[in-house]
Amino acid sequence: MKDQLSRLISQALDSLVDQGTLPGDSPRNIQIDRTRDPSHGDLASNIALTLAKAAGKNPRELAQLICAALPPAGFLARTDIAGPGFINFFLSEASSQSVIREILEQESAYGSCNTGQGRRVQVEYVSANPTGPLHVGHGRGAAVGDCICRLLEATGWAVTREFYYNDAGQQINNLALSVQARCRGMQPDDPDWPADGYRGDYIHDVAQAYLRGDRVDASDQHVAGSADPDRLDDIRRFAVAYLRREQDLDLQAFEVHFDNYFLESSLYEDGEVDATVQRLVDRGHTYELDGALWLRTTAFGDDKDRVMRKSDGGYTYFLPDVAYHLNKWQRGFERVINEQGADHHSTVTRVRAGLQALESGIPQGWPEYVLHQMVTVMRDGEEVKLSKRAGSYVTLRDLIDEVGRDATRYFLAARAANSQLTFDINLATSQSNDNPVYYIQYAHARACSVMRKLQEQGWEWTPETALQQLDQLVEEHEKALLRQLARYPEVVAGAALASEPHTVATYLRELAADFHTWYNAHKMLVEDAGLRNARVALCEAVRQVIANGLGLLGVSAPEAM
RNA sequence: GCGCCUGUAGCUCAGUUGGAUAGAGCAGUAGCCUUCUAAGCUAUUGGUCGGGGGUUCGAAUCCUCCCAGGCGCGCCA
Repeated sequence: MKDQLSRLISQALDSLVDQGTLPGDSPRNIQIDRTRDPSHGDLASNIALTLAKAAGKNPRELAQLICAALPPAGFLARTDIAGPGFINFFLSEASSQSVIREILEQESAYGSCNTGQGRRVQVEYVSANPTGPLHVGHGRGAAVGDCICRLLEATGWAVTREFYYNDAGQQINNLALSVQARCRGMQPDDPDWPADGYRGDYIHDVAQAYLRGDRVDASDQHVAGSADPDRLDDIRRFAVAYLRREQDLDLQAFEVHFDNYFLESSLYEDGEVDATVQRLVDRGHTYELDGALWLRTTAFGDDKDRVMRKSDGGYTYFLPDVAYHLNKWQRGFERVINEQGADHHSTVTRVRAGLQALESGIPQGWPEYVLHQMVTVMRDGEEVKLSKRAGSYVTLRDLIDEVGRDATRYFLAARAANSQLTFDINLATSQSNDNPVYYIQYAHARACSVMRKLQEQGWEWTPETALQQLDQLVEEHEKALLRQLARYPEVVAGAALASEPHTVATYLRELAADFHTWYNAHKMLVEDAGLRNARVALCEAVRQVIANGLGLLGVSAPEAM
């Protein structure tokens, strides 16, 4: 619709140029917005305001000329000039109503598009190290990352979901030592407890399972405990697999799935870390200082140079990060999006600088980053910090158990990633009008209920017939719904483009509100068959769009509540 | 001290990438169920958009300087 209108305006401008009213070289950025106020029509353009100066006319006068030059179009009922010089476009009723046909025909595909054209994008998210259960922050990353993937798929991208974790570093060593200490019956408060050991109760569970010789099947590995407390390497392997499986269960409960788990250790085993170092040295961007090998990242926008190889010969974490992203590039992903906690934002410049230093043709802004801010969990007006399981933070599983999957996902994805989030457990668990998740789901359930009632009454209803009777939809509430429904594809496209899933949540709230208002104001299952058919069609269209939108958020759309 | 992010109603947050009179939910107040699900609806109270300058037809949005909060600033990850 916007495209069609844009072409019309463009033609009008062409004829004004021919008449000499407009200079031919004037910039032409035709912007068309949905209006906020129905009295301003359906669509509006500020084109007369932006071109007024070039035309040497006042904006309202220019707007008049543009309107006069517009070719006739069936989908427009009329145009209007308002305010300082906006042109307001009123769609014909038939045009507004045609969105219902689109929705009923396209069903779950309504709102999707093919801007990605099957190009490959990789999204890396969660990427928690296997040293404990997933906490709320990981949950936010999981929710946001997963929604971004769904949005990309809906806009025609071929998405690979990847989880990266460190299975070999010092943290993992501390984990192994902690489990070993538990195997030997030690407690975190004992004097001999490992200095940087993990203190949570779950370490005890890992130790017990290891001593029993349990077999662990995680998504990407299978390990059996050897039950011998002296074999630290066995303990390490077992603990990693055990906690990976725990995280798998957390993610399963959250309905978040990955295509690929990438192990940091594989970068060493396959020689990719060494190869990366060598390449950076060959490119001449490194130097030795104080026995360490440095990369001159300041040449690529960093505020200080970074150590790659420490004076003790070991690599810093920075290097595998670069090697990993080179690996992603070599796998042929045109786009890579990393969803991370904002506490890691300092790696953004560093990784990009490292990739530029490779001189491998990687674009400057590659990869993209979506950073989410901290989550604070509140209950009864107080901050919740302790978890029974982990002892130090609120786990994702705690939250899902208490709040439920749908509400947890909704609350973690419904806010802009870039702002700090307060997760109110009382609000998320309230089964009342306070809770936006239920509010949206309830709209869907109500719509389903109408369809059930329709059948119970024995009334015939087919889309083919109903679509011929849409001119019955004349109420203001119905027009508002039609406007809202027509907006959905733009919401999806915008959310995907900006990697901002929360805008979908905001939209659904508004759509549900319009639906509830209509539901209360007008009865759908009326005696008049034509009116009834048309209203049921609208009801079904709303139901479909809510289902589609909730699908993008990974929230279920219940048929009854 | 430096860098990134944030600051919008009492609270939690939107604000369509510079547009028209800044919105929603909760909380508060007053109403609506013999009628398709009241997990709903209607009405109403509440704002110097942190503050000062600037850019222009037009600023919550862009620039600059302050103020406040969060997160980073290691030869840790």
